[in-house]
Amino acid sequence: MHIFDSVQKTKRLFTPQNESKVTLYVCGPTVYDDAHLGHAKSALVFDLLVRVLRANGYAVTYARNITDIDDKIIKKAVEQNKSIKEITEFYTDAFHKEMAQIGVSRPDLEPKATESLDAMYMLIRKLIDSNHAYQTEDGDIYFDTSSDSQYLTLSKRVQNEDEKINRVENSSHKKNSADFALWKSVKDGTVVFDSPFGAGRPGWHVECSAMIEKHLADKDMNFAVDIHGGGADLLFPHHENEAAQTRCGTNHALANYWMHNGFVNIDGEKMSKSLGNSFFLKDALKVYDGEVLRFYLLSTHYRSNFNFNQEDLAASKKRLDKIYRLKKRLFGLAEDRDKTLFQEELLKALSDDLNISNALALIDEMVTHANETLDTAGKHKELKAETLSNLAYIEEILGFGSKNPFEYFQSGVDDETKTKITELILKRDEAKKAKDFATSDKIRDEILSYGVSIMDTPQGTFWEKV
RNA sequence: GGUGCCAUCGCCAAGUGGUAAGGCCGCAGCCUGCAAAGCUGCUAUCCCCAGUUCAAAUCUGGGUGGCACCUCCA
Repeated sequence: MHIFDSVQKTKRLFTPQNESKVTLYVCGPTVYDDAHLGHAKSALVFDLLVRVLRANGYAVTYARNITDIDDKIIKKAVEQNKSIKEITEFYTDAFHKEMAQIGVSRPDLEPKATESLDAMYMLIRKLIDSNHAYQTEDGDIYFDTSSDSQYLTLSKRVQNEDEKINRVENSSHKKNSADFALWKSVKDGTVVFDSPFGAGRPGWHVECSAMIEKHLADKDMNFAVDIHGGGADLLFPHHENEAAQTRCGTNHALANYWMHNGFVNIDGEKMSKSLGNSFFLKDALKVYDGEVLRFYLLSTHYRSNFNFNQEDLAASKKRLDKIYRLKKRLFGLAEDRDKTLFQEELLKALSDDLNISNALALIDEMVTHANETLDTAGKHKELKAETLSNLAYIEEILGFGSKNPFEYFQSGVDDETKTKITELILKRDEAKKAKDFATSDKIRDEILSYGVSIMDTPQGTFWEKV
């Protein structure tokens, strides 16, 4: 397996620290609002990574945190006159439900910031004791970036002199402009935790370092985790700061491999909270099938920026439809359990830094070949069993094709309409039998008016929602 | 301003030195009562210029054009 390391900026052979065991940590959502397409993309990318790692025989422990302590959460709670817990539980629950709809499996561990405060206190204490952090007179605790000779080596940023001056003016209590808060003392009485350093709340960056140390890290290893992932925007400052804290506060570096997924743009525009053009997953799910969204969002390489638009989504749907039509063609038959050459090639493609384009090309070719053979006369018992095994493998490793193929094509159609369509198809079949094509075509037009298309096959007439 | 990334058919998108995968759209055909679905065939020399090399979409230099991060963000 090869992984592009976004810190070393090169594709590296993946070798876990601990033989066949792999630890993966991904920065999860801050639960103060609905998940947008970017959250979906990130969750999908790492869901795929875990599936591919497991298919390669690794025992993976995958952790994705829930940030449930944050100023924006508190702001929302105050605005809506609700408790913090009500807000975070509502959005955490929504996040889980929406992720399930796009086929994202739950991580093995889902640590919450509120459940990891002890680990944060411990890490902050270590950083203070080792002179990597200091407390100001108003109670804030900052990480002293000048104490870490390796600071900025992760993002390879060069500090700008003008920026330095501006920031120091804004926050005169900091020793260095780049110093970031580990602990914010809070005086407004809203939400505070009683820490050994006084009342306040933890800084964002310290949450992840502490959670990794508490829930995932192997203390004896050179790296806390094998792989650390997240959105491309997190490289700086979030991951830079996380790495600094872990490096200075523990006996190991944070991660051996870093993976950052590209962004989702909407019709060429960046989607961001400040621009207010977020496309929420829940809204997309009202219009599009979850699995189509999964296929579409995964259809472009994870590191590329992704431009969401309806035309490309429609093309993805057609591509996924072909998988389901083949599945429909073989419905109810028994599969073969032997691993096929196709499966080996598919895994090989995905093991090359998740080369999804090559993987999809292999799938298209497999589907076409299977259809071609099935079109010709003969029973092809072996091919059918093998193809079903291939489809099952695609489902396992990519999460495509998990539904009943008939339901997939008819989702969103109510029972009353379904009954009506079935009746019309029967009527049309009778007209066809009697060679009354004028009537049968008229009935077909009526069926089409329900927004479905029909197809005559040797097994009978089937219909699909358009 | 600093740092970094990218530029391949109408659209999406692989390919990082050996002579351009795949999908969508389009055209022609097979199949079909006609369709739909499925299948077959056809459709690019890789932003521009210069260089390195027996050989470059792939490497180097210079342009041009996009984009990202530097501020909460996946």
